[in-house]
Amino acid sequence: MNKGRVTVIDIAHAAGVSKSTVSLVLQGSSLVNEATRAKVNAVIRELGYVYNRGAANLRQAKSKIVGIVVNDLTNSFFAELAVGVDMVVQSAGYVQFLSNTGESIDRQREVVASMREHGISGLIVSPARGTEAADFKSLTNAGIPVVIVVRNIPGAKVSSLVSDNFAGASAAVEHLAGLGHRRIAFMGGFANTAVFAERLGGYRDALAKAGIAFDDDLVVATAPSRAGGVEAVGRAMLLANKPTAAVCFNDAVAFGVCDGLRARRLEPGVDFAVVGFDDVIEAESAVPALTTVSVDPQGMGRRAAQLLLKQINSGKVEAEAIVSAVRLVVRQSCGAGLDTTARRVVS
Amino acid sequence: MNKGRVTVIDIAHAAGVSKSTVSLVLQGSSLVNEATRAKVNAVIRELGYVYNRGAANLRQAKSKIVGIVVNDLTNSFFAELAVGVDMVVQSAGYVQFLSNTGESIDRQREVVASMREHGISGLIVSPARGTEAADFKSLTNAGIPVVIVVRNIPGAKVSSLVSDNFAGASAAVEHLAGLGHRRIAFMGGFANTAVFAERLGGYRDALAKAGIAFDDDLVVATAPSRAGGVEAVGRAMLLANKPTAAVCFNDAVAFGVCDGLRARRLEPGVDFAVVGFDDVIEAESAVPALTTVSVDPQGMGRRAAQLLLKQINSGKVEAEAIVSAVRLVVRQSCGAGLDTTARRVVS
DNA sequence: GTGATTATTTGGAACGTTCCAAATTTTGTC
DNA sequence: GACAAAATTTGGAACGTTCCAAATAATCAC
Repeated sequence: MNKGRVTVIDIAHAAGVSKSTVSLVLQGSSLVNEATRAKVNAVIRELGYVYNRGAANLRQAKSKIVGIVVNDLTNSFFAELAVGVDMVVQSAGYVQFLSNTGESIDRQREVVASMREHGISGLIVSPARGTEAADFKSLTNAGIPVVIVVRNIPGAKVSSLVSDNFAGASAAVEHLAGLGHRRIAFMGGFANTAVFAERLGGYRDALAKAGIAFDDDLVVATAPSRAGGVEAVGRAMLLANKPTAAVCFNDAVAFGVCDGLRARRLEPGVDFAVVGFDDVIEAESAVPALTTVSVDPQGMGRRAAQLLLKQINSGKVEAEAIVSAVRLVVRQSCGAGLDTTARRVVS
Repeated sequence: MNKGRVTVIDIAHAAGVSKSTVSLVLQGSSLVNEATRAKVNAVIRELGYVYNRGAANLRQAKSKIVGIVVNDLTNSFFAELAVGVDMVVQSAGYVQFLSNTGESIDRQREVVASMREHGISGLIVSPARGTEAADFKSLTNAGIPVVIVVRNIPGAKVSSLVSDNFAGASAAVEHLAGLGHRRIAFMGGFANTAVFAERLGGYRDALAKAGIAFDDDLVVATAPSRAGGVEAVGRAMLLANKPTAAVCFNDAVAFGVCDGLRARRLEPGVDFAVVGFDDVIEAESAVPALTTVSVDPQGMGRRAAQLLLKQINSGKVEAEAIVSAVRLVVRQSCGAGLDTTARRVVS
C-alpha cells in the first residue's frame, strides 16, 4: 500500500517499536526481549517484508555473496564443481554469482570486474587459459580472498586447490602396466597447459618406473572433449606399432576414445584398455563403466568453497596451496573389471 | 591511504569537481563537459575506484542482477541452458545468481527468497518437481518478472518458455515408422511429470497416425538419466515381443540405451534404432551420432534471457507463453544415417 | 523503598550512491 | 557590454540498513 517497498521503519511503526529494535530482531540478536521479538516477527510476516541486503551491505562489510567463474560450464566436470560450490555456499547462507568464460580472458576480466562492483566477498575461479597472476592482484589488494581451482597459475599470490595430476596419471599407467600393457598411449588435452604437463609428467614417470621406453608417437594431443577423443584414437590407430591401452586426459576424451574404438569394431575394456581422468558422474553408469582417476569434482567444489568461506571469515588473506589427493577407481573399461561394485568417492 | 574504499567523494575531491558531477560521468551522461569527463575518468583510473552498485541500487530501482535457478545443473541440458542465459545476460551488463535445487522444493524456496533479498530484477527458473503456481506469487506481486523454462506450471501467471514436446516426440515416431519400424518403445522419464505426459502424448498420436497399435508394455518409465536408459533397455528386452526402435525421453536416456544395447551385443543404429530428445552437445560427436529432437538448450537459454530482459526493461509484467519449435536432427543412431552432415541448429 | 545492576530499547549518524532543484558558467545575439 | 538562452555544475536530501552511545525499564539486594 504505502509507496511500494516495506522497510524496517514500516515494521517498527506497525509493531510499536523503534527501527533499531527491528534491526536487532533481524540479526537474531539475543539482546531483544522474547515477547517483542515475537511481535516483530509476526508483523514482518504480516506485512510481507523482504530484507534489503544491498542497504545492509552499505553499513556492514560482509556481503554474503561469492563469485564463481568457470571456463567451461558445458563440461560436466565444471558443472559438478559448480554444484559442489553451490551446496556449501548455499547452506552457509551465501548466494553465488556464477559466470562462464568460455576460455575468453576478456570475458573473464569483465565478469570479475562486474562481480566486484556488486560486492562479492570472495571469488572461486577456474581460470581461462592465459590468465596471469596479475589479474587477481586488485582483488587481493582489496582484501577479497580468491581461490583458484583446477588450473594453477604460477606466481599468483592466492590460494589454490588443484588435484594431484602427476600422481593420478602415474597411478593409471602403473595399473595398465600391471595388467601387462606395454604400448600405452596418452590421449587428448591441449599440450600447452599446466594440467597437461603435470599429467604427462606422471605418465612418463610411471612408464620409466615400469621399465617401458617413452615413445613420442604415443602422446596424441587433441581438444579435451569427446570429439577430441574420437580424433585421438583415429590418429593412434594409424601408427605402425599401435597402442593397446590409453590413459586419457579426461573422462570426456575417454568417452570419445570408447566411441572411436567401437567405430572400429574394437570393444573398450576387451580389445583395448582405456582409463579416464576426473570421474565424472556418468563414468560409473556408462557401459563399460569407466576406469578413471577420481578427482571428485563435486567434492573439490565443496572443498574450494569451504576454503574460501574460511578465508572470508578469518579475515586474513594468506594464500594456501592445496593439492587434492586422487585415487584410481577401477571399473570395466581397462579390462580388469573384476570388482564391479567399485563406487565413486564422496568425501 | 584514506580508510580503505575509494568513493565518488574521493574522486570528486581529487578531480576538483563535485560528487554530483562524478556521478554524472559514471552514468555516461551527456550533460557533462568533455574536458571534465576526461579528467574525472583519469582520476578514477588513477585511484583505482570501484563502483558500488549496492549503494546505487538503494537509490535507483534497477539492479542489473537476474537470478537463474535450475533443478539439475549436472545434467548437460541445464548446464547448456545456463550458459545460454549467461551469454545474453552478460552482454547486457547484468550478472546472474545461479543456483541448483537438485529437485528440492525447499531449497528452491530458500534460494529464491535469498535472491530476492539481494535484489534481483528478474528470475529465470526451471522449477523443481512439485513447484506450485503460488510459489512465484510474491515475486510477481512485487513487479519482478519471472520466466519459467522447460517445465511449465499450470495456472502460474508468469511467462513460460517450453519446447514443443508433443510435436518433437511425434516427429521422432513418424520418422521411425517411416523407416519401417512397428515395435517402437518409449523409454525413460518419470511418468508423473508434465513433460513426460506431453512427449508420451506426441508418441501415441504419431503411432495412431501411422496405424500402429499402442502397446502399454512398450512404454518403460525410468529415471531420466543415463543409468535410467540402461535400465530401460534391460526391461524392454525381457518382453516376448521385443521393440526394434525406441524414442527416448531425453539424450541422457538415449546414451544409456546405446550403452545397454552394446552390453547385449547389439549395435545402436544397426540392430536397433534409437532417437533421443534435447540435442545435447555430445549428441553430435557421439558414436554413433545421435538422431535426436533438437531443442537447442543454449538457444533456449538465450531466448529465455531475452524474454526476461525485455520484461525487465518494459516494466510491464504481462505473462507470455512461448512454445519453442523443435526439429528432428537425423544422424546415425536411427539407422537412417545417410546424411552425416546434419548439424545442430544454432539460432 | 533505594541504589545498583542488568536487561531492553532507542534516536541519530553513518554507508556510497542518485536524484532534484537551483546555482553557476558559458555561449550567443544584438 | 548587456541580456537571454543554453550548457554545465552543484549542494543537499533521499534510499534502507547497521552501528554507537546513551536512555529507559526491569530486577535485585538490602
